[in-house]
Amino acid sequence: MSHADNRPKFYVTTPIYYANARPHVGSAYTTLVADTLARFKRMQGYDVAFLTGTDEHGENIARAAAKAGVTPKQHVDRYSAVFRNLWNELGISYTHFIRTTSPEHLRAVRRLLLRARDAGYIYKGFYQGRYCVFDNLYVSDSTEPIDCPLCGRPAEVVSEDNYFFKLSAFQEKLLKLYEEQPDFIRPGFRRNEVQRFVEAGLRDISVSRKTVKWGLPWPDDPEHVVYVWYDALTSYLSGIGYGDDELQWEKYWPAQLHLIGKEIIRFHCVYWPAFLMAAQEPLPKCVFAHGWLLFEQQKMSKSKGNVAYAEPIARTVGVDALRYYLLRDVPFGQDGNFSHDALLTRYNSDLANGLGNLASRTLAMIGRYCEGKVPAAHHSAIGEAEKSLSAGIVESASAVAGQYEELTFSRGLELIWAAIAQVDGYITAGKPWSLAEDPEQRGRLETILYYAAESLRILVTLAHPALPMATEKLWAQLGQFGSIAEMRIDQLAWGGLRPGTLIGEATAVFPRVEKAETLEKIAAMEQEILNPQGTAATPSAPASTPAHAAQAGGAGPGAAPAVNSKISIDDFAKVEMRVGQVKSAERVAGADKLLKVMVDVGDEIRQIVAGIATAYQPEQLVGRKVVVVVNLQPRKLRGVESNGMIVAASVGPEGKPVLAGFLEDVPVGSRLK
RNA sequence: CGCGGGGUGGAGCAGUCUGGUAGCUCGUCGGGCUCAUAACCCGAAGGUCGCACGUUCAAAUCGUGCCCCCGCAACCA
Repeated sequence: MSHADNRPKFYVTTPIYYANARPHVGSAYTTLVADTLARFKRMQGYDVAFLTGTDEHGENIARAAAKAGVTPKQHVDRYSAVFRNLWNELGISYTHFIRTTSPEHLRAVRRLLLRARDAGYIYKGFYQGRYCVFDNLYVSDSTEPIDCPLCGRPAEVVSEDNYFFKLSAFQEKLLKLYEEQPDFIRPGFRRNEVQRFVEAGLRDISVSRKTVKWGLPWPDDPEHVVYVWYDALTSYLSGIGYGDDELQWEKYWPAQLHLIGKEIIRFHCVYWPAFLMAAQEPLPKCVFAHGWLLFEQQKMSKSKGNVAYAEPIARTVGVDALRYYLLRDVPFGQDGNFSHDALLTRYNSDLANGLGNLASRTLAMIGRYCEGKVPAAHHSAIGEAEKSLSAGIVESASAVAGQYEELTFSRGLELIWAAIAQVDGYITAGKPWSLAEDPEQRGRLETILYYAAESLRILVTLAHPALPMATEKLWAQLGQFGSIAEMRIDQLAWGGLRPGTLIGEATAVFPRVEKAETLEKIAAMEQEILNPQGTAATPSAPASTPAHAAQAGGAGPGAAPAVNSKISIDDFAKVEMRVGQVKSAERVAGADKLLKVMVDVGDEIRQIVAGIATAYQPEQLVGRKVVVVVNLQPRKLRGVESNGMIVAASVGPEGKPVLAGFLEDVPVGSRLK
């Protein structure tokens, strides 16, 4: 808070994470990227505020707490700490951590809300939606029939008085914003997406709830609770003192960058600027939405059993390995594949064989041939090779900074590694180990080693935002004092390494690992996380534990038909299945998966809507014998009535339907038993 | 015509906005070197840049049409 602090400000945020489960690499990804950027900005001389935190309200949390037999407060205290501990373990350099259950957050939300209300953008209205009374869950904001995603039971229509935000009033202003400030939404293709959405028209949104109890009380109307958007998004303000510590708030707001995942674009690019406009507060400069890390081509999710966690990686090959892999292998913005195998390949080839080995060979030679002191370059020995090396390194320095600036981390790292290869080539060509045998060549030898070490110093500095831990160690090994983080990345110049500097002890910062063995270690640790109290043995357990399958319940299409309880023959007899023959079939308008099929089941022709259009053409079904469940309650699908169900196997992860049939001919109408 | 992303040597990806030698990592083959973490360096093989037409002196890149894959949305009784 000194008056001498004229440094430019940079405020970056991650989303606040829902304090309901432990974070997997997906959440760690956003945070690691934000950290890399924060470190880079500090090395450019910025005063950086870096906010992360936890989102701690809502019915899902209340429910999870009840299930665990604790109060919601205890529950969020616990999970908020889990997040904070993980960020600490990963060396995340956040400066602010906001919890939405904190008093300062409440003050900020009140303030933002009241300013919008006073400006006339909040009104009381009538909300109708679908709500599951068993799970206390708002399932949908429309009154269209829908089943609860948790229990599968039909959700009921609820109506209640709610406070609404006049989002519709902001359509033109938002479009103007996107137009005038093209960098407000990045990457560009996301901007198009949001623009289209807004152009299609905006409806006012409900911003309070009566039924939910675990949330912030509505200002002046405690019967209501602030619904998710105002609560969560305002954390970007409350985290730096909005309505609480005005000096700090004025110092850092507006944020330069909100880093988010693509699933929450709408809230950040539409609702959030509208909320701020309504309150007449300045808007953030940029929302950058990155893609997802796909695990085996699918979005990571716990219920699918395809999650990966950060800790096992950090504890086997180090946090820097995880950071490097994510930043280098996934073009930032796009979806990327995540695999432990690829991570270890990167680790060995780029970190161990590349940077680690370059440091190792350079420092070892200085130790052996120069008594551990950085030698001086001899003017007489500086030739073309030296000039082109130093020029190349200096050039990469500014190019790399440019890439960090643009958040194109993969390209920045690619440039650093191209330079590493250049130094390796320079050393190999100069053969210092041969020169060392000839006292006449002393000058050449020392020059080459100086050039290698100085290149290394610069490259290590450039890599620091991405690899904070290892570069700090290498910094010490190069005999440098202080923290490498204090270096100015924008002031790197050739010649900063002082001859005579005593180098430190050279130990491998990225020891090569045996892939198969490390993969096993990681897998074992993953199991331990998924199944903490689990027996140490954990024999070759399949990825998804029964516990998870059970939790998924009837929710997902991927839920395996786990036969956990047996039914009696009487139960089975309740299901009446008959052989039917398809008379006609046609697509249901506006649906890609549905076919309207007329089936002769013996005594009548039934109209059945079946979700098999992805696998069968209507024409090829006509005349075919199928198995039909005939005593099912009728139901409308896409407005078309369906009287029964055609039995099909659900094959593969996508559940591709394959119709049941008979090898011998069977008469229409025969009962299956 | 619901919205969007993608299709580039065996694998995974850059490059496309701002046309002009198709680049990176891994893998394969051959050679060099021995300072270094069995690492490093050099070289080679391997690509009709999804398909077609068009614009242009020139197209992975621009335009039009089509095919295939993947998300979101909505309906797998």
